[in-house]
Amino acid sequence: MAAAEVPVLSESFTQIKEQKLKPGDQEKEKEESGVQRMGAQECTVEVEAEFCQLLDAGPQKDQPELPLWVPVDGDRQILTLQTLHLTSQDVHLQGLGWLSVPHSEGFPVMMPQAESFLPLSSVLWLEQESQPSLQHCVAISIPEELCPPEELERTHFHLLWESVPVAEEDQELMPDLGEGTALMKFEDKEKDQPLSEGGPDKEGEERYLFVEVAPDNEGKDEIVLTISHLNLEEQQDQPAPDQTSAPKAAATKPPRKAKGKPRTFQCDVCLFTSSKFSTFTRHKKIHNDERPHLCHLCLKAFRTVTLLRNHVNTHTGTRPYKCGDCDMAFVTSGELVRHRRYKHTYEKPFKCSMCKYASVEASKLKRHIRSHTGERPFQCYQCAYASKDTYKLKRHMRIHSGEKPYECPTCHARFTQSGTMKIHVAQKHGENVPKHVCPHCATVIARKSDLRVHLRNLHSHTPVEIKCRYCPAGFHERYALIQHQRTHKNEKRFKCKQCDYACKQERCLMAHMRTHTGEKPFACLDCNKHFRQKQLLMVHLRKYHDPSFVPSVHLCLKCGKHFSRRSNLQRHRKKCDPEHEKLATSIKGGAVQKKQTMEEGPGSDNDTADQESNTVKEVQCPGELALGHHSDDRAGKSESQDEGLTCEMILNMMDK
DNA sequence: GTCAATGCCGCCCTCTGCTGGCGTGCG
DNA sequence: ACGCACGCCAGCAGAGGGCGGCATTGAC
Ligand SMILES: [Zn+2]
Ligand SMILES: [Zn+2]
Ligand SMILES: [Zn+2]
Ligand SMILES: [Zn+2]
Ligand SMILES: [Zn+2]
Repeated sequence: MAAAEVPVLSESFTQIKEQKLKPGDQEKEKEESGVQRMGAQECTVEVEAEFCQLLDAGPQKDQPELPLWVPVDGDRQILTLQTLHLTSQDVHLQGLGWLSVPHSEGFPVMMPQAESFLPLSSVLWLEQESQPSLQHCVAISIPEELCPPEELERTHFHLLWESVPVAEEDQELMPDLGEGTALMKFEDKEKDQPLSEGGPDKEGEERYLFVEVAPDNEGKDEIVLTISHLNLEEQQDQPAPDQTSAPKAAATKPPRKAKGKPRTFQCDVCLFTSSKFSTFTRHKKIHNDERPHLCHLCLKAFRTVTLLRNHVNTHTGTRPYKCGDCDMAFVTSGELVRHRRYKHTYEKPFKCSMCKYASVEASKLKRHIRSHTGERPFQCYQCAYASKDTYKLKRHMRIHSGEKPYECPTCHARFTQSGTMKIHVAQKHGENVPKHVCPHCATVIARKSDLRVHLRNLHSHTPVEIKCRYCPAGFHERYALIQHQRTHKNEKRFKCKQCDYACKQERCLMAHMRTHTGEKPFACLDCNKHFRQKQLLMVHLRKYHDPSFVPSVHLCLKCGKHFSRRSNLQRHRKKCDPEHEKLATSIKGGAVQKKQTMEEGPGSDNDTADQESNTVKEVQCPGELALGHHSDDRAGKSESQDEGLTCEMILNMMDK
């Protein structure tokens, strides 16, 4: 019922009709009409009847969008009649008796046979305002409860002409129809019909208003039946109309106005209805597959020349509709309109009822609505995922196919999504990539989403206070806690109760306590020497019981003196070569030796740990050389004693 | 018949944001 | 040595913008 759904305000409707009644319009329309071109096979007549008074019937409902009864002024109403176009074939086959019109259950359009015509039918003479001399005979049948015959006496009709193209099949049948005979015959028949004769029209069913017209001096007569569907019951479920425009009319003729689904041609295949026969016939073509217009470039077929032309334009790049505000151009006007809404006017006619969202296109609103409803119509056939739109499903399918359409132009890494590659390119190969700085701790994080994670992990408020591991302090933010705990880092929190010794690690205190107890639990099985710490035993074993052991030598390049410990070399260089003293560092042995060094872990003070893990090539000080396995020969008798090493030093040694 | 309006489907893009594996530094 | 924390990173989904193309319909 597409046509019936289109709202038509009564005012505008009236205006349109009145415009058509202007003198001269009819002549003009006739000249341009298919009637003349096609030989008057059929035409359309729309009739507006102005009733001085209409009878009351039915409930009070106004129907401005379906203007069967359109208030004009005072009591006057415009009755819009429907037109029925008869092809010559119809007339021929039906013998001007039964006129079978496509219909459906909901809205039957059936013309009663002439013999069984309505008992109340009347004959009216129509007079055109522009051409008062022309009169047309009208056979009109209206149920008495709607309009008694005496009322019809006061009825005045206006004729509106409309051109209608004649279908090809009608042209072919043209010779079968005697020129003008059918019209006259029918008219005569109607005229001869006694009013009292035979009307099996059932009360409460559809009523029809028949209008038959013999056109003027054109000489090309058409058979025209104009019918009006006046079924009251059918109109009762119409929506409440806007009464403001015609309160008086509504009061005077509530029933008819309330029930005004006036003029419709209904498709027997679908629900389409139209008030115009030409539209109706055009619509009927969508139900057959006839596509006579072929694209010579791709052989695609189209129903109309216009569609073909638009299509060919897509091949040729012809874009007749150019945007006035930018360089874009389009094949169709609709594309241009849409573009302008997106880019220039920002008009968004489709508003979401649940939020502020508005869109240029209806489909976008439809898609948006799914974010409210959660509807996911697009199901992946390989897993449980379902998406809200087709694109997401298509994108999702890449994880099943393994497709990675996007390749980094620099390193040729491949990605499933363009955005992922874009991030990759920016972060890996880009310059001056903006970083994200945490506002709370100044941590610099490459990705915004990772900053969000950072904020969540470190700076979110924790309802439960978190206690410091080392002191009674408590915090509601993890970052504050961590920062606080770091203040304990260099504290020598573990203090010996028997002396002044203090250290950072509990295990060091344990080792220290043995100096008080005299306990030496680690014994060398070869020489029966005992050590307080395990690591000291290990150093001893390497140095004195490992035949492959080669001690590292720290060489002063200035004087040639060598040392087994770097600290001793550094002390020496302070006197021997004070200018380069600060540059002092050490060098380890060759590649093989270095490997051993790494595995065994030379160990040292914290400040030298980094250097000691370096390779031979990483000579940082030109003034010294270290040879052999160990940068530090801590077990060397000549320069140190086991007990001279701090606990931390030894631990570091072992860590390495 | 043409044209504009409208609707619909499709395609592709961007921006956004979350997730979980990974590498690495640190305690 | 080892576990953990955390930034880095790719993967992947959500939401929306914009255009291409075609079909239908009402108006002229
Ligand atoms: Zn083509
Ligand atoms: Zn533009
Ligand atoms: Zn919304
Ligand atoms: Zn899937
Ligand atoms: Zn890359």
